[in-house]
Amino acid sequence: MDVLELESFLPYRLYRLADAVSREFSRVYKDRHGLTRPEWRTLAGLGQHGTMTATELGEQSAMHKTKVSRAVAELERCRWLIRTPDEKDRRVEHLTLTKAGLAAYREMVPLAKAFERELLARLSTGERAAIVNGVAALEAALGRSKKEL
Amino acid sequence: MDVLELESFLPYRLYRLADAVSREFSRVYKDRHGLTRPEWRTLAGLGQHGTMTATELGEQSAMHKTKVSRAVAELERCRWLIRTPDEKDRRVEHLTLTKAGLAAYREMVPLAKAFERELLARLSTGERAAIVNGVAALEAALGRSKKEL
DNA sequence: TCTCAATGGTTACAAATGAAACCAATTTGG
DNA sequence: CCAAATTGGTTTCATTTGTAACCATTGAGA
Repeated sequence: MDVLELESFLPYRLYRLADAVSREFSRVYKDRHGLTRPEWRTLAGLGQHGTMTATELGEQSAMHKTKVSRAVAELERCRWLIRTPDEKDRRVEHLTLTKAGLAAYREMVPLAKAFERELLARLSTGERAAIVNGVAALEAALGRSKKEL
Repeated sequence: MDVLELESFLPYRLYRLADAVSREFSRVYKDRHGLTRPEWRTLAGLGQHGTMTATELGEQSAMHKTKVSRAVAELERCRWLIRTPDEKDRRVEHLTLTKAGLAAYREMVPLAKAFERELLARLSTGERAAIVNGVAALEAALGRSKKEL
């Protein structure tokens, strides 16, 4: 009989791995500042780029627009970002971190980098290359097939 | 200023990749039979092992016990599995697929395998090895650090 | 110019999820 | 032998999520 071994099935392994890593990493932003993942990504996007619109945020961090909308609303509520309406197109809002938001971002960046570094430190040089290149290759493959639509 | 490039940040990349793959794959079980991911994993576990308890299912497929509980309840409702109480320990129930459940499983296994095959077919030989070995290495690393607790 | 489609973003609603409390049965240790 | 801790599994409740509908604004074509 034809059987599927779940433990070796790539989609499952990938998901479980990402979930475990993400769960561990969430301590950096959740325990420390009570952020959700969408909120953390929003913070990260704005910290990295300075000013972005909600749509750009969604594209950069692969979030559904409702997630972005809610994350932005929450960060605005706790005064970590402000919105400024676009002059030309009144549908658009430009989002920028406040001092407080930027401070939080600056505090988290080293923690994030340390997390990644320590994660990769558990691997050999070859294994590090494998995971990084493997992920890049799959990303590229998915990107390609998306364009074919 | 210290900046984090989200696009290169491994936890983010991993999560986004797994999410994309999982979303695509979900068509196999969602569109076809209206299953949720926990239901699919339950089906896959039972199809693979014949008979399992809810706890075993949770361990094998990395699901929280409430997910298992609900998935099992749903599969039972649509008569894809049956529970048989354990003789020695009356807390335990042994779960087994019915004919209908097994039929659905048999139908999905080739589709799942085809999905994985086609996904990997978009990569070169070296890239395939990289992703598989890289994932295995990270899994092992996480497994190790879990034991150290 | 006027209509209709598209776009930026929010909201309403239903479904999925996680944490914690819970129940029942079992094991442990005194 | 019995109280307390543990275990298998379910349920409740609050939170998160996705889908789809929605509002306002802009763009494109007749």
